[in-house]
Amino acid sequence: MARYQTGIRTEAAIVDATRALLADVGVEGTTVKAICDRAEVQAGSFYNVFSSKEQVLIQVAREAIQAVGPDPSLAATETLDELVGAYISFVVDKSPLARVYLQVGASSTTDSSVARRYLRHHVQRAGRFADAMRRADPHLTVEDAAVEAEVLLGALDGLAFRWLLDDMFEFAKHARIAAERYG
Amino acid sequence: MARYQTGIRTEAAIVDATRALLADVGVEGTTVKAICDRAEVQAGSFYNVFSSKEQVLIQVAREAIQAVGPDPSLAATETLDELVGAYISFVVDKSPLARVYLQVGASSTTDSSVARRYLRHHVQRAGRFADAMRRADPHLTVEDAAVEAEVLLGALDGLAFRWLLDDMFEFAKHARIAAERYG
DNA sequence: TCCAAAATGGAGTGTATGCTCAAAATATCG
DNA sequence: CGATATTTTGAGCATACACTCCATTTTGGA
Repeated sequence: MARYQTGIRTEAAIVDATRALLADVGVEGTTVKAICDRAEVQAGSFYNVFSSKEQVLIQVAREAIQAVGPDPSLAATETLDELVGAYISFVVDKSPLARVYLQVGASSTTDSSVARRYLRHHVQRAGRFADAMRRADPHLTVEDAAVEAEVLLGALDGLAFRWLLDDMFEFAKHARIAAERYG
Repeated sequence: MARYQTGIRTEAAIVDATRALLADVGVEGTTVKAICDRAEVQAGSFYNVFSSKEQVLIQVAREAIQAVGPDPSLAATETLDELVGAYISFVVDKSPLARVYLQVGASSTTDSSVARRYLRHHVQRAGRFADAMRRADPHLTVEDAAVEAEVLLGALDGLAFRWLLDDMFEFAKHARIAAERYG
């Protein structure tokens, strides 16, 4: 089962191609053939590495969901500003991954396994926002902080979707204002 | 060219089936066969009414985009509360259409014709929000109102996406809290 | 250098999809 | 009712899709 270097490079090329395609043309246009063409690989090689198309899609989606949150080890002390800043830099600096993140979230039907994973991750993230809010204002109740966190995260997600429709939209500027209003 | 009643009923059945399918299983699962099965119609009838699958999809998407905004004739006097209330009742009372609206917005690639229509409509809607904000607070500059409107609309859209992932999410409650900051 | 394991190329398979067509059925109206 | 326009049927077509197979080539440790 010891893998060769060439196989590992091929796997990386396939994942890269899949991520780029998802960002460029969405789930609809991301076919196995398109992935293989972009990765400069034949179908046989694809299925030597991945057992199905769904596996790559899941891997890229997982990667995107992971990347949206800042380092979990900081969770106990991070400020709201840092959390918002992390989201902004996710969108600005890793836009392909951000596009995948948003498309996956929206295209998943309510009860798919991807939707559940997505939701679970969202709830964790909302918890980190709520914690940061309570550190800034200890008078805030747990329940109120939870609601405020959902509203702020909703605003950030919504503004990111807005950016998805229009590259020119100034996401960072609006996100910071949202953080001021809902912080 | 005068159409028969049966044909008109068939068209309505196809549109209804398409809307329901988009809400239930997303764009991916909405095939011509699935639409025909649900509408209890054969493929030939489908293509007697619509020239392609894309045409129904566009028609339903257009219907959803139209339905999200309240009556345009009120635009000159409506309040922010009324605009927010209209969005809430759109999501709560017309959830299939709301699901379609959100999925279409997210799944459209940046440069498709659907994305352009969607964006154009969003900009109009943001304009109505901004106008209502300036009526409530005449000191607000046009530029500031535009930014504030984008932030509020972003929050509402983001919260609607949250609801898309999880039926149990209390959209109305969170939406009203998001709007309070601008009361 | 040799060799077994791993990776690759690429033709090929089955299936689902969007769509067509001509004949048959049905609606509308004088 | 008869004539004409519209709609329906359902088999069937071409294509694109995800995926398989296996002979061939490449890899990397002994």
